[in-house]
Amino acid sequence: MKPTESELEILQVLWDKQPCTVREVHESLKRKDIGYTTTLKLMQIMLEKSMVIRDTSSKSHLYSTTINKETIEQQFLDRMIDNIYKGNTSRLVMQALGTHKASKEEIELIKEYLDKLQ
Amino acid sequence: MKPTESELEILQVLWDKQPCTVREVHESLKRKDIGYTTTLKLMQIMLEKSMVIRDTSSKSHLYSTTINKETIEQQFLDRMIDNIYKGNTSRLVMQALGTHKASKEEIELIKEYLDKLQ
DNA sequence: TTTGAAGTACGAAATTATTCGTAGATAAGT
DNA sequence: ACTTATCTACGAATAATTTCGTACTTCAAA
Repeated sequence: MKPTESELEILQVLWDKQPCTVREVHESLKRKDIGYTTTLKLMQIMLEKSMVIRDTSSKSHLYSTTINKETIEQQFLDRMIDNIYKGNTSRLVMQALGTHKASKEEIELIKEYLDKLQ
Repeated sequence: MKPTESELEILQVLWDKQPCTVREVHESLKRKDIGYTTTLKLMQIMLEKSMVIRDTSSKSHLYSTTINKETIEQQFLDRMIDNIYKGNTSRLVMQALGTHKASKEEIELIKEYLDKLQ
Protein backbone atom coordinates (compact mmCIF):
# COMPACT_ATOMS: atom_id res chain seq x y z
CA MET A 1 0.00 0.00 0.00
CA LYS A 2 1.85 2.99 -1.32
CA PRO A 3 0.43 6.43 -0.56
CA THR A 4 0.45 8.92 -3.41
CA GLU A 5 2.22 12.22 -2.95
CA SER A 6 -0.87 14.10 -1.92
CA GLU A 7 -1.82 11.36 0.45
CA LEU A 8 1.60 11.47 2.00
CA GLU A 9 1.30 15.18 2.63
CA ILE A 10 -1.93 14.58 4.46
CA LEU A 11 -0.45 11.72 6.45
CA GLN A 12 2.37 13.98 7.58
CA VAL A 13 -0.08 16.44 9.06
CA LEU A 14 -2.04 13.69 10.73
CA TRP A 15 1.05 12.10 12.25
CA ASP A 16 1.80 15.45 13.74
CA LYS A 17 -1.55 16.52 15.06
CA GLN A 18 -4.14 13.81 14.84
CA PRO A 19 -6.97 13.61 15.37
CA CYS A 20 -7.73 16.44 12.94
CA THR A 21 -10.66 17.90 11.13
CA VAL A 22 -10.41 18.25 7.39
CA ARG A 23 -10.04 21.96 7.85
CA GLU A 24 -7.10 21.59 10.18
CA VAL A 25 -5.37 19.34 7.72
CA HIS A 26 -6.21 21.61 4.84
CA GLU A 27 -4.75 24.63 6.54
CA SER A 28 -1.62 22.82 7.57
CA LEU A 29 -0.75 21.73 4.06
CA LYS A 30 2.24 23.41 2.52
CA ARG A 31 0.64 23.83 -0.87
CA LYS A 32 -1.86 26.62 -0.42
CA ASP A 33 -3.23 26.72 -3.93
CA ILE A 34 -5.80 23.98 -3.70
CA GLY A 35 -9.42 24.13 -2.69
CA TYR A 36 -10.90 22.85 0.52
CA THR A 37 -13.03 20.26 -1.20
CA THR A 38 -9.96 18.83 -2.83
CA THR A 39 -8.48 18.05 0.55
CA LEU A 40 -11.82 16.72 1.68
CA LYS A 41 -12.14 14.43 -1.30
CA LEU A 42 -8.62 13.16 -0.84
CA MET A 43 -9.29 12.30 2.75
CA GLN A 44 -12.48 10.53 1.80
CA ILE A 45 -10.53 8.46 -0.68
CA MET A 46 -8.01 7.67 2.02
CA LEU A 47 -10.88 6.52 4.18
CA GLU A 48 -12.00 4.12 1.45
CA LYS A 49 -8.50 2.79 1.23
CA SER A 50 -8.48 2.44 5.01
CA MET A 51 -5.47 4.65 5.42
CA VAL A 52 -7.41 6.70 7.92
CA ILE A 53 -10.37 6.29 10.20
CA ARG A 54 -12.70 8.95 11.46
CA ASP A 55 -15.01 9.85 14.23
CA THR A 56 -18.28 11.13 12.78
CA SER A 57 -20.04 11.83 16.01
CA SER A 58 -19.91 15.58 15.55
CA LYS A 59 -20.48 17.70 12.53
CA SER A 60 -16.80 18.08 11.68
CA HIS A 61 -15.39 14.62 11.45
CA LEU A 62 -12.16 13.85 13.22
CA TYR A 63 -9.59 11.91 11.24
CA SER A 64 -6.73 9.75 12.42
CA THR A 65 -4.27 7.58 10.54
CA THR A 66 -4.27 3.83 10.69
CA ILE A 67 -0.81 3.52 9.28
CA ASN A 68 2.32 3.81 11.21
CA LYS A 69 4.76 6.57 10.42
CA GLU A 70 7.82 4.41 10.92
CA THR A 71 6.45 1.71 8.66
CA ILE A 72 5.92 4.14 5.83
CA GLU A 73 9.31 5.70 6.33
CA GLN A 74 10.90 2.29 6.22
CA GLN A 75 8.96 1.46 3.11
CA PHE A 76 10.09 4.55 1.25
CA LEU A 77 13.63 4.08 2.45
CA ASP A 78 13.72 0.48 1.31
CA ARG A 79 12.35 1.40 -2.06
CA MET A 80 14.92 4.12 -2.37
CA ILE A 81 17.83 1.89 -1.40
CA ASP A 82 16.65 -0.80 -3.77
CA ASN A 83 15.67 1.32 -6.72
CA ILE A 84 18.11 4.14 -6.61
CA TYR A 85 21.09 2.89 -4.70
CA LYS A 86 20.86 -0.72 -5.82
CA GLY A 87 21.31 -1.97 -2.31
CA ASN A 88 24.40 0.07 -1.60
CA THR A 89 23.33 1.47 1.74
CA SER A 90 26.60 3.03 2.74
CA ARG A 91 26.62 5.13 -0.37
CA LEU A 92 23.23 6.49 0.59
CA VAL A 93 24.40 7.15 4.12
CA MET A 94 27.46 9.04 3.04
CA GLN A 95 25.60 11.00 0.45
CA ALA A 96 23.02 11.92 3.07
CA LEU A 97 25.61 13.04 5.55
CA GLY A 98 27.51 14.88 2.88
CA THR A 99 25.01 17.54 2.00
CA HIS A 100 22.76 17.71 4.99
CA LYS A 101 25.52 18.41 7.39
CA ALA A 102 24.78 16.90 10.75
CA SER A 103 25.72 18.52 14.02
CA LYS A 104 28.50 17.15 16.22
CA GLU A 105 25.91 15.64 18.49
CA GLU A 106 24.24 13.87 15.63
CA ILE A 107 27.53 12.52 14.40
CA GLU A 108 28.33 11.23 17.86
CA LEU A 109 24.95 9.61 18.01
CA ILE A 110 25.50 7.87 14.73
CA LYS A 111 28.95 6.71 15.77
CA GLU A 112 27.57 5.19 18.93
CA TYR A 113 24.96 3.51 16.87
CA LEU A 114 27.60 2.08 14.56
CA ASP A 115 29.56 0.76 17.51
CA LYS A 116 26.51 -1.00 18.75
CA LEU A 117 26.03 -2.58 15.37
CA GLN A 118 29.46 -4.15 15.39
CA MET B 1 13.15 17.95 -13.76
CA LYS B 2 11.77 14.95 -11.95
CA PRO B 3 11.69 11.66 -13.82
CA THR B 4 8.54 9.60 -13.45
CA GLU B 5 8.83 6.07 -12.10
CA SER B 6 8.94 4.45 -15.49
CA GLU B 7 11.46 6.94 -16.68
CA LEU B 8 13.62 6.22 -13.68
CA GLU B 9 13.61 2.51 -14.43
CA ILE B 10 14.85 3.24 -17.90
CA LEU B 11 17.49 5.62 -16.65
CA GLN B 12 18.79 2.90 -14.34
CA VAL B 13 19.37 0.59 -17.25
CA LEU B 14 21.03 3.29 -19.27
CA TRP B 15 23.34 4.32 -16.45
CA ASP B 16 24.41 0.72 -16.32
CA LYS B 17 24.86 -0.13 -19.96
CA GLN B 18 24.58 2.88 -22.19
CA PRO B 19 24.55 3.30 -25.06
CA CYS B 20 21.61 0.95 -25.49
CA THR B 21 19.05 0.08 -28.09
CA VAL B 22 15.43 0.21 -27.11
CA ARG B 23 15.37 -3.56 -27.16
CA GLU B 24 18.27 -3.83 -24.75
CA VAL B 25 16.57 -1.49 -22.36
CA HIS B 26 13.26 -3.24 -22.76
CA GLU B 27 14.73 -6.61 -21.95
CA SER B 28 16.62 -5.32 -18.96
CA LEU B 29 13.58 -3.88 -17.29
CA LYS B 30 12.42 -5.66 -14.19
CA ARG B 31 8.77 -5.46 -15.08
CA LYS B 32 8.24 -7.96 -17.83
CA ASP B 33 4.56 -7.45 -18.45
CA ILE B 34 4.70 -4.50 -20.76
CA GLY B 35 4.97 -4.38 -24.53
CA TYR B 36 7.96 -3.35 -26.55
CA THR B 37 6.28 -0.31 -28.03
CA THR B 38 5.54 0.94 -24.57
CA THR B 39 9.22 1.08 -23.76
CA LEU B 40 9.87 2.63 -27.14
CA LYS B 41 7.27 5.34 -26.62
CA LEU B 42 8.59 6.11 -23.18
CA MET B 43 12.08 6.55 -24.52
CA GLN B 44 10.81 8.80 -27.27
CA ILE B 45 9.12 10.94 -24.66
CA MET B 46 12.34 11.07 -22.71
CA LEU B 47 14.04 12.23 -25.86
CA GLU B 48 11.57 15.09 -26.19
CA LYS B 49 12.26 16.04 -22.60
CA SER B 50 15.98 15.87 -23.37
CA MET B 51 16.60 13.29 -20.70
CA VAL B 52 18.32 11.16 -23.28
CA ILE B 53 20.00 11.60 -26.63
CA ARG B 54 20.36 9.10 -29.39
CA ASP B 55 22.46 8.10 -32.32
CA THR B 56 20.21 7.40 -35.27
CA SER B 57 22.88 6.48 -37.75
CA SER B 58 21.90 2.84 -37.85
CA LYS B 59 18.52 1.19 -37.94
CA SER B 60 18.37 0.54 -34.21
CA HIS B 61 18.94 3.79 -32.49
CA LEU B 62 21.41 3.97 -29.66
CA TYR B 63 20.30 5.86 -26.58
CA SER B 64 22.33 7.48 -23.84
CA THR B 65 21.34 9.58 -20.86
CA THR B 66 22.05 13.24 -20.55
CA ILE B 67 21.40 13.36 -16.87
CA ASN B 68 23.84 12.48 -14.21
CA LYS B 69 23.14 9.58 -11.92
CA GLU B 70 24.56 11.25 -8.84
CA THR B 71 22.49 14.36 -9.41
CA ILE B 72 19.30 12.39 -9.56
CA GLU B 73 20.24 10.35 -6.52
CA GLN B 74 20.92 13.51 -4.61
CA GLN B 75 17.64 14.98 -5.75
CA PHE B 76 15.62 12.02 -4.57
CA LEU B 77 17.54 11.83 -1.34
CA ASP B 78 16.98 15.51 -0.62
CA ARG B 79 13.30 15.19 -1.31
CA MET B 80 13.12 12.18 0.95
CA ILE B 81 14.94 13.86 3.81
CA ASP B 82 12.75 16.92 3.48
CA ASN B 83 9.41 15.29 2.93
CA ILE B 84 9.62 12.16 4.97
CA TYR B 85 12.23 12.81 7.60
CA LYS B 86 11.55 16.52 7.97
CA GLY B 87 15.23 17.31 7.80
CA ASN B 88 16.25 14.82 10.44
CA THR B 89 19.10 13.21 8.55
CA SER B 90 20.49 11.15 11.36
CA ARG B 91 17.21 9.39 11.80
CA LEU B 92 17.31 8.41 8.15
CA VAL B 93 20.87 7.22 8.50
CA MET B 94 20.17 5.08 11.49
CA GLN B 95 17.04 3.66 10.02
CA ALA B 96 18.94 2.82 6.86
CA LEU B 97 21.72 1.11 8.76
CA GLY B 98 19.26 -0.65 10.98
CA THR B 99 17.55 -2.86 8.47
CA HIS B 100 19.96 -3.03 5.61
CA LYS B 101 22.74 -4.42 7.71
CA ALA B 102 26.06 -3.17 6.45
CA SER B 103 29.21 -5.25 6.50
CA LYS B 104 32.06 -4.52 8.89
CA GLU B 105 33.96 -2.93 6.07
CA GLU B 106 31.10 -0.64 5.22
CA ILE B 107 30.71 0.37 8.82
CA GLU B 108 34.40 1.17 9.03
CA LEU B 109 34.11 3.20 5.89
CA ILE B 110 31.28 5.21 7.28
CA LYS B 111 33.09 5.78 10.55
CA GLU B 112 36.10 7.11 8.72
CA TYR B 113 33.81 9.35 6.79
CA LEU B 114 32.27 10.65 9.98
CA ASP B 115 35.70 11.36 11.43
CA LYS B 116 36.57 13.38 8.40
CA LEU B 117 33.39 15.38 8.79
CA GLN B 118 34.27 16.46 12.30
C1' DT C 1 12.94 -9.15 -55.90
C1' DT C 2 9.96 -10.90 -52.66
C1' DT C 3 9.24 -11.98 -47.93
C1' DG C 4 9.56 -11.47 -43.18
C1' DA C 5 11.74 -10.13 -38.94
C1' DA C 6 12.79 -6.18 -36.43
C1' DG C 7 12.84 -1.43 -36.25
C1' DT C 8 10.51 3.60 -35.67
C1' DA C 9 6.60 6.98 -35.34
C1' DC C 10 2.79 8.39 -33.26
C1' DG C 11 -2.25 8.89 -32.22
C1' DA C 12 -5.23 7.43 -29.08
C1' DA C 13 -7.08 4.44 -25.37
C1' DA C 14 -6.62 3.16 -20.58
C1' DT C 15 -5.28 4.08 -16.09
C1' DT C 16 -4.22 6.78 -12.15
C1' DA C 17 -4.17 10.98 -9.62
C1' DT C 18 -5.78 15.48 -8.68
C1' DT C 19 -9.04 19.07 -8.71
C1' DC C 20 -13.35 21.34 -8.31
C1' DG C 21 -18.42 22.44 -8.52
C1' DT C 22 -22.69 21.77 -6.75
C1' DA C 23 -26.24 19.83 -3.82
C1' DG C 24 -27.75 19.02 0.46
C1' DA C 25 -27.08 18.55 5.77
C1' DT C 26 -26.10 20.71 10.25
C1' DA C 27 -25.89 23.87 13.73
C1' DA C 28 -25.20 28.37 15.75
C1' DG C 29 -26.53 33.39 15.93
C1' DT C 30 -29.98 36.69 15.44
C1' DA D 1 -37.99 30.39 12.37
C1' DC D 2 -34.68 32.25 9.17
C1' DT D 3 -30.26 33.30 7.60
C1' DT D 4 -25.59 32.26 7.26
C1' DA D 5 -21.30 29.70 8.22
C1' DT D 6 -19.44 25.49 7.63
C1' DC D 7 -19.66 21.04 6.89
C1' DT D 8 -20.10 16.32 3.97
C1' DA D 9 -21.04 13.66 -0.28
C1' DC D 10 -19.92 12.70 -4.61
C1' DG D 11 -20.00 12.98 -9.76
C1' DA D 12 -17.40 14.63 -13.08
C1' DA D 13 -13.62 17.51 -15.32
C1' DT D 14 -8.78 17.80 -15.84
C1' DA D 15 -4.17 16.39 -15.83
C1' DA D 16 -0.49 13.23 -15.78
C1' DT D 17 1.27 8.79 -16.81
C1' DT D 18 1.35 4.44 -18.96
C1' DT D 19 -0.01 1.35 -22.43
C1' DC D 20 -0.85 -0.39 -26.92
C1' DG D 21 -2.30 -0.84 -31.88
C1' DT D 22 -1.30 0.17 -36.38
C1' DA D 23 1.14 2.09 -40.24
C1' DC D 24 5.20 2.53 -42.31
C1' DT D 25 10.48 1.71 -42.97
C1' DT D 26 14.67 -0.91 -43.29
C1' DC D 27 17.50 -4.58 -44.15
C1' DA D 28 18.99 -9.17 -44.76
C1' DA D 29 18.08 -13.80 -46.28
C1' DA D 30 15.77 -16.91 -49.30
